[in-house]
Amino acid sequence: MPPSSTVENYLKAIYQAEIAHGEDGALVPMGRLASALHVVPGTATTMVKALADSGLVRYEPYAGVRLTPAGQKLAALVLRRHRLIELFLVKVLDMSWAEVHDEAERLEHAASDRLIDRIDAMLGRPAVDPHGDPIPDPDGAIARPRYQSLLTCPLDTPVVLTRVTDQDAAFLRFLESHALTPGQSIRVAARDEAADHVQVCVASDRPVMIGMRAAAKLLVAPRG
Amino acid sequence: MPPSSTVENYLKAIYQAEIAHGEDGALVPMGRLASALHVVPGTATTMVKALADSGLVRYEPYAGVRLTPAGQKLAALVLRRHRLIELFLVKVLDMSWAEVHDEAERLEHAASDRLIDRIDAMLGRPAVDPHGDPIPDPDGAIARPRYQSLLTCPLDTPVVLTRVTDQDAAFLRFLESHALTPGQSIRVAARDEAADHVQVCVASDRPVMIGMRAAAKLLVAPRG
DNA sequence: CTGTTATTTTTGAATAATCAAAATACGAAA
DNA sequence: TTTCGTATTTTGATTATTCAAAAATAACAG
Repeated sequence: MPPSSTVENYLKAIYQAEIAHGEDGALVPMGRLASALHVVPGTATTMVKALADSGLVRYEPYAGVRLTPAGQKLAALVLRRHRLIELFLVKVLDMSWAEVHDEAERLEHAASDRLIDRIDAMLGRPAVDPHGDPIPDPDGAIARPRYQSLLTCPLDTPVVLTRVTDQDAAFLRFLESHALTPGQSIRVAARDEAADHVQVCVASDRPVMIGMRAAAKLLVAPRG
Repeated sequence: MPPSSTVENYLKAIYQAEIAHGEDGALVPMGRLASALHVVPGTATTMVKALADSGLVRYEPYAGVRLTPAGQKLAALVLRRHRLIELFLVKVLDMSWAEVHDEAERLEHAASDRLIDRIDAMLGRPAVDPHGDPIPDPDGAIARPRYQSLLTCPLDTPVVLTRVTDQDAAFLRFLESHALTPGQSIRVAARDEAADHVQVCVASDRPVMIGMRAAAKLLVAPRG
């Protein structure tokens, strides 16, 4: 039987937590997993033990979970479905950047491989979704370029906004209203540690002020 | 909380059983409902009692179920999602007539009203899906034209194949291979009760023989 | 080392949906 | 009627997922 939506969501959350919190091969603590999934910690423990029995994760009591290769592949395929669906909704159905995440969150569990392939073909086998997140290939392989963020990139140097690692609709709407969308050419004019903000110049408009927490979510690549 | 996929499927099955088996206002017997949903009869009984408690159906022990107005509306909206998705998959994603049913069967529970409206708009607010089934409007109102079938229409008179009331993939592929798709102009050349078949002429090809059970599923309208 | 705190696990229970099989009711034939 | 066969309902269990709260453990400060 195919994995349930719940299983897919656990795998996806573990996958994303593994990546988000650097340290390659680090265990994801139960507390973090539980809050990512909006369940109480005991629920996550129970579920993770079941996933371990299915060979999808390795579970170390009191330490955390890590995906097995099988779990990684499944998780990547969920992400593939999610990201292709998001891009499809934006490109073909003209939905907004900000609203497609929740929609994809549900559709990713219902779309067949055939449908996903049709979408992939229609979009021209794209490499990234509307947020700049890389789309895994049908085998679950995923590119993992490490970009700099607005917090670490050089000052006063033109860079390309490449990826936004937060799906919150309000945040995305804010970015959009300042033309801070992937592909945009920008420049960090100043950083003020004390004031906890970063000054970003978009095109020739007056600079936008962004808090450092938010700035860390905007990833950039050197200007091509 | 929104109705679960299971609830939506029960309502849809009851709705379709009510229509399929004529007799306006007739009760759907538990056995029929159970087999339509591939569950054992006891399961249907249990579930239907729960639906009755939610006010979605009227349940009469040992007699059957009937949708309440609330249940009818919900069922029609599920059908609306299903049919718009089917048409979308065929028209926009170029999927085949035969394969979209199963896909829509899953997507219908995951698509939001916003998405459905986008699809509806992109398709130009269509009235029928690829099988000729009418698409309910956003309030759940549905047109219910009563067509004749290949079993009842006049002989040797050109008619338009308008609706196919069976979603079986193999059956649909058969029809397609003989150009028996909605919109096609056809003519019943002969019926043979004893041989249990109907002779259908499509365009100028040689006639196609169809069993009466199958013929009853092909609905036609007078040639416009 | 020895508490104290924060995290994690366990336990007990609930809900939704299902099945198998026993019990019951209905309607039709005798 | 009485009885029989079929349809329906009941009963008792099971699986997946969840929560609340109690118990256990790890980690860290003193």
